[in-house]
Amino acid sequence: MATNELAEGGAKRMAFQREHEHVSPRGLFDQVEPKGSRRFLTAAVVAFSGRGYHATTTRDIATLAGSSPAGIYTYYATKADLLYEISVIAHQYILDETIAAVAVHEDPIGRISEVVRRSVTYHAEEHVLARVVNTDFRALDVPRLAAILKMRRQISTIVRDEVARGVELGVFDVNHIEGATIAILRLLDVAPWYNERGPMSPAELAEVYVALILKMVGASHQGGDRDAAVNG
Amino acid sequence: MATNELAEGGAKRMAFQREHEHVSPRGLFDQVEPKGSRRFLTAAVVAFSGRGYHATTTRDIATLAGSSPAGIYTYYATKADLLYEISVIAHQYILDETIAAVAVHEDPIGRISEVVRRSVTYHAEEHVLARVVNTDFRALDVPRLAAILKMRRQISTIVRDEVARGVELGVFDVNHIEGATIAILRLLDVAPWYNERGPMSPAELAEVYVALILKMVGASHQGGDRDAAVNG
DNA sequence: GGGCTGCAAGCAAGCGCTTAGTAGATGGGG
DNA sequence: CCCCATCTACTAAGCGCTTGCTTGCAGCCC
Repeated sequence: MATNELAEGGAKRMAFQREHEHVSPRGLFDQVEPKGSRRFLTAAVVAFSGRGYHATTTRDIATLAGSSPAGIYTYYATKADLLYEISVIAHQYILDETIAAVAVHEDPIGRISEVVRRSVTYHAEEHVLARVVNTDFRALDVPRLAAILKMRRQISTIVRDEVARGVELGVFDVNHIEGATIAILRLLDVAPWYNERGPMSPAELAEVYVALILKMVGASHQGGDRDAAVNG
Repeated sequence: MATNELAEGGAKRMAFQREHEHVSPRGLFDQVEPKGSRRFLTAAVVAFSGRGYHATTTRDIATLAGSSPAGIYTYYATKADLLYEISVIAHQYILDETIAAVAVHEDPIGRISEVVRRSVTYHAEEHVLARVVNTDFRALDVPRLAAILKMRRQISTIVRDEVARGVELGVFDVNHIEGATIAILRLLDVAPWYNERGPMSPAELAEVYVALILKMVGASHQGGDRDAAVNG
């Protein structure tokens, strides 16, 4: 069986490739060059997401990518390199999204709403990827972990600053800024439980979470329709 | 070095034992019999909590417990057995706590407050243990995973019923019961980030979270002891 | 002195990764 | 237009090591 599979390697590989080509609905890996490495990167995302970094073998990844166990090492020196490249791409993306979100509006309610909307939509749409980068980053070695933690701290800082700003402007009612910030950040990651076959689309879920978090920070949902408070 | 360590096994073991004797501040493993197995159970909690189930070797656990690699197998047939016993004990405890919490009060605000208070306090005090059972339970095989998931579903159901009850009685203001339930459940697990050397005690954190979640479900903070001016 | 408890030693399997080598595309010289 | 050197992408084979777990035996407490 193994011999047959490998004999028709070309067709097999394409079939595998097609399978996890759409791992990232937003195409976060589309720019990765060379194309060969993209194959292993998306295969690694699928494997890590399903069983976790440590439980995933390099052979699992190679099989998903439709190559022999050694194929990985044409593009990546270690299994950890795969995890690191995945982590950097995903964290850079959500950091950019968060930075962009706070630039859309001037008022605190609009800003925090936009941060929540974008982040929840991302975590739901990209839940396969997000499960990897929000769980397995602890497996990285110290210098690489530091680089990822730095990006995570930047996101935390943006959210904390927005909460503080809303409080200063008298728009939010929060007793404990740090507590509220951590609560918000924790809520944004819906990836661990989100199911794309469930009742809520990412966009619907995002609106539910915008409402919940606005109430949590004591910002009243102004007006009958949700866009009234957001459009500036 | 390794030789010396093993030569003075007795004293070393007691030192190790003392180290992770207080892994569980609430003494969740105090009733485990025989005592020998308790040693390995608490050692496994420390090891799993620090590096995760798959990254922890049986030798790590044995070393922490102050025994040879084979020592574990006097009490446990497999590494997974350790994880399973840990998971059952912890889940049974927090399930009992949650059942007890909703029995304290009659009014929805009092009930949900008590659930949040007990759960957050538990997750903060027992953050080493909670980190294991809320992350690594996915590593269990299907039948054991099913047993754990059943207990987790029971907790979810209690919280969902409390949210629904509060809405029915007109005390809570929630647009989406399922969304609010998942949000609450996610907030309760503070273990991944809680640091006992941080500024907040478990009890203080619990009160912050009670306030946040009450606002999230649209229940006003009744009583004037904290901050009567929640509704600005 | 019999039953636990625990250890030293080690096994089979599986791990991440390396090596030597090749099929197939590429492209410049004759 | 063909030949062949070159290069890239890939594989078969397997190395050295670690893993979870087993075995056979020894101390020790009742």
